[in-house]
Amino acid sequence: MFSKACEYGIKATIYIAVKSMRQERVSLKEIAEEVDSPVAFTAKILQSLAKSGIIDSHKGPTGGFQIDESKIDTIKLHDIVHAIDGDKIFVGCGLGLEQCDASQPCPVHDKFVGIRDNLKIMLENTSLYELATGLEIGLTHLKR
Amino acid sequence: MFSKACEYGIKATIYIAVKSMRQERVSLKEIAEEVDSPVAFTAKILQSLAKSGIIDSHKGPTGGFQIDESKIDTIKLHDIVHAIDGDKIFVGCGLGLEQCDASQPCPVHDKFVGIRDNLKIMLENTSLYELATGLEIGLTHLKR
DNA sequence: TTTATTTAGGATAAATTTGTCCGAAATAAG
DNA sequence: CTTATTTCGGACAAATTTATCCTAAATAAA
Repeated sequence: MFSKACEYGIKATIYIAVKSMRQERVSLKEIAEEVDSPVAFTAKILQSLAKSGIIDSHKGPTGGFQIDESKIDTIKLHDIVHAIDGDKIFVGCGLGLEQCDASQPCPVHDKFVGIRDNLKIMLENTSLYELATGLEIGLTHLKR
Repeated sequence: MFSKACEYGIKATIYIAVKSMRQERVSLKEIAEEVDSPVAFTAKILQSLAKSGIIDSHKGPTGGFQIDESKIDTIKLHDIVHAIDGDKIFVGCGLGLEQCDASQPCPVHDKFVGIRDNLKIMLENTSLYELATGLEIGLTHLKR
């Protein structure tokens, strides 16, 4: 469903959010460890999340990644996925047709649109805040 | 959502079904043309659909592909997707964790499972028959 | 100012998916 | 039996995704 890049990106963002709620910055190294993702690849993903303004990055000693606390409950899963994978999972025909819409649908159009709308709604309604608190209170986990 | 292989496989199967309802066999060449898919790649996919028993293949002149008419409304979208992509889209954690279930969930577990169940139900309830008739009566299309 | 630390970013490599090519096997028809 | 047609299946190639490596740039602290 999600690309590996997205999986890592989501996990990393949630971890950064938890730390940010404690006013702490985290390094790439720590993130990759805690999230069980390849360091260098994670670096690329964090880079694009930083460019999208979802996370803040800072170089040098005491540097690392952090999320503006005020943003944590504004940021939705949708924003993270969109920053990493673009809109390709939200757009386009289920069977790859160039022209496919309600007036000229492919055989699975309606059913496919239904599922995808569900997904989109879910992503738009899931806040980073709820994901981060779930992790912090030990309800969910990011490894294994 | 679906792999390219799945997209081509679904389109091809629907096309074969329409022809089969008219007691006609179709060649790989015709299928690839009508479905707008790469011939050789489509051949591979039809091969695996044939091995799974979803379509019937026959070599030689007058050969080609056909679907047992009695099966057309038994075959579900789920069977086609499963024959081509296996169960990878139905199984596994949304964030790639090895151990992730209701008792030890990842942060997106519940939401992800919800969406995936929807998808699974849709695939299990969509028959090849309805997809093929939709195409035959001109309600849907397979190209462009 | 020097040094150590950390992210940025380009080049490259490995793995997977997508796609092509071609000879072999089956088979229908002359 | 021979020939033409069609799928089968293996090898190979291209494209994309995943992942690594290394140097540069920023920056905090000694």
